[in-house]
Amino acid sequence: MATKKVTSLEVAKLAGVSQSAVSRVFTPGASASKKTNEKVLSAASELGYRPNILARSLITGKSRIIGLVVSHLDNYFYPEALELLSNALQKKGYHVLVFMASKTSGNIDEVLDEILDYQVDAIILASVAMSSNLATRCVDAGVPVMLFNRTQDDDRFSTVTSDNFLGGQKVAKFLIAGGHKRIGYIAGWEGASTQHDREAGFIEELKQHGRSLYAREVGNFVQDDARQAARKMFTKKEIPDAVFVASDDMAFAVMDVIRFELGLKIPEQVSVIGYDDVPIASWPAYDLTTVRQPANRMVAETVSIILECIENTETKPRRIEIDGPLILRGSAKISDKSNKE
Amino acid sequence: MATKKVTSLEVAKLAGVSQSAVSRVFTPGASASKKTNEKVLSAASELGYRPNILARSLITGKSRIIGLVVSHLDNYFYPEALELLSNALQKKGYHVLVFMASKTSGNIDEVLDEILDYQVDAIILASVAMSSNLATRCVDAGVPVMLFNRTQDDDRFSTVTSDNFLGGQKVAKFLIAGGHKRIGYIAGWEGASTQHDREAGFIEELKQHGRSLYAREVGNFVQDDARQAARKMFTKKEIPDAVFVASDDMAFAVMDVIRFELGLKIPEQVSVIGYDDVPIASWPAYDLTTVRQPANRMVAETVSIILECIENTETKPRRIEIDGPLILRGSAKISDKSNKE
DNA sequence: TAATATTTTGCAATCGTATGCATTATTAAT
DNA sequence: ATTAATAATGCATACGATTGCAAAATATTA
Repeated sequence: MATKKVTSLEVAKLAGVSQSAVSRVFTPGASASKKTNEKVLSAASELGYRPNILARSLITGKSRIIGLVVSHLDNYFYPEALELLSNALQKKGYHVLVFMASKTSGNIDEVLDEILDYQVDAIILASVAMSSNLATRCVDAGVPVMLFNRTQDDDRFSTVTSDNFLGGQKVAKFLIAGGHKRIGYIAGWEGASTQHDREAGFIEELKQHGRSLYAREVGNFVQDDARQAARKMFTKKEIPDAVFVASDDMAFAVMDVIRFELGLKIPEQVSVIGYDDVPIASWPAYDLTTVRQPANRMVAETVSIILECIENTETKPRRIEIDGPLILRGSAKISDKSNKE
Repeated sequence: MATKKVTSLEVAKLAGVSQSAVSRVFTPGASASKKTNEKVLSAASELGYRPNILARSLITGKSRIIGLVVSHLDNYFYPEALELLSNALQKKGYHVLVFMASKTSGNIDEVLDEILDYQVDAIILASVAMSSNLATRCVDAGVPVMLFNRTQDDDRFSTVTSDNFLGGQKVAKFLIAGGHKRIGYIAGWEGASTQHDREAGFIEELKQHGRSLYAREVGNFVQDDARQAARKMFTKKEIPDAVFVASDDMAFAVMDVIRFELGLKIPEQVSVIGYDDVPIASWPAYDLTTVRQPANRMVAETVSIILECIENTETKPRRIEIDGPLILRGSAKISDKSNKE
């Protein structure tokens, strides 16, 4: 009934050794004889002893906690990433402390203070940016920061993204090959590097073929805004025959408007392409052609970099861009051989 | 460059007071004069001092960390719940440490040890069960445990669910009123209380009307299994004209099979009803009639109970069931007045 | 077997903060 | 102005572990 916290001292008494001996048995890499090992372990399991991570952290300066800041769990790319991330870190003996960044106020200042209070070993910002001021605070505190699925003009932290520029190019190439004449783009939030790079690659490739955007709206990576954008874009006299939407999440909303509000056929009248390849994209109701963000590889890189930074504080920040394939499905017309542009 | 950890002692020196004074300024409810307060706060902000939560926890025995065990982040009900939960706890000064329970092995034993190592103030199990043995360990350790969206035959922990039995009843009532003759059910994982209660309510209400299940398959709360179940159920000679699927997530998969593989019309030939009311259910491509699980109220209850348990260790476990409405959309035929059964 | 090298072990200090207790400064009451 | 009550402060200890250091135990070598 009463709260029992078993301490190393109690184990030591029962095992007939010193408290340090107990500690050493539970500290990988410390020296302890076979005999003590046995005595301590049996005493520990008898009492149900497990070392107190918090007390350990106080000494070692390592909490084995990674702070993760997320804002858009409603975009299905992030739960997936969170799951992978948490699993991968768990395997390495770390755990994820979650902080929600309020979507409205982009400032994560308060949240960041809270994170640092927990003495986290590192911070991962998932699709969240950080003021230069805050970055300095983290660097001063010796806490490595990683950006996941976002870059920023600050070379003090590592970033992992998909190759957004290349992804944009692939989409443009594919749409042009499909014989589309009037190509539109629905942008994400314009403060996001992912949005910026996807669009830049897209436009660049169009330009290479002597083409340019026929229409452009902004959806802010938010479904409601995307719906509005689609309504604007597709109620003009001459509507686009293809649209690249900066995220799958928005693309679903756009498809819904196109099909169910406006009664247009996809892909016969309009081709739609998304970005992310979240699971829903493969559901037959959407069957969305999209650029895959390889979440597993992105997470693997993130974990490997972050552990390296923790182990070796002198590690230089890195910027990783992972190539992802264009996944061909039914929401966009496929290149017709006779039709070469 | 070097890792600087500013301690209360340094602040004390700069402010010209004792270390205890600094501590008191940062401890709500402790006494400190106006003068010291000012001196300390200004010194603290000059040095960028913030109290070390871990050190504090060591003394107070409270870590302000809540351990959350999740397994199904791919079911979109959980990211939503996680977001709400994290936000609500954040407001109260707590944070969520995430542990993924491997979906394959139902045993969360190892995970639980890790949780306890972090000296969490409480544990929330989201749709995860716990062996009686483990429960005892938690009780012994004085850590309150809550089940979210699951109940269990163990009165040592509180549970919060929607009223699954009533929900099942509502669905049956509605389908019967809609004039359906052959009613099927696709079950979730049979070890889950939610599955069990939904089905029990459903069957009970059918019985009240002198009816029984026309067909039944098991989907295990997994989309692939649900697809298989749907294929079996709807390739018989005489197929059901209505099916209740134990979760939205499975319902989407079932709808896809019904419409795109088998070419049947929803709701003309088959009515489909789900459970959860995740955001996708309202997307026009699915437009799913479903029972809403009021995530916000469920989370609010969870947080309030858990905080109460932390404050007052004598708090008795409670079992909350929250009623959720049946949300009428287009995937199921609506009662036709002329047609009374 | 004796001398040396190596491994184990316990002691004691430490991490950064909270808090009971005794003391002093402040305020209120007479 | 004097005394009594209250508030503020500092001292010292505790929380539960890790770890450098020196002593003791064990293993190695000649």
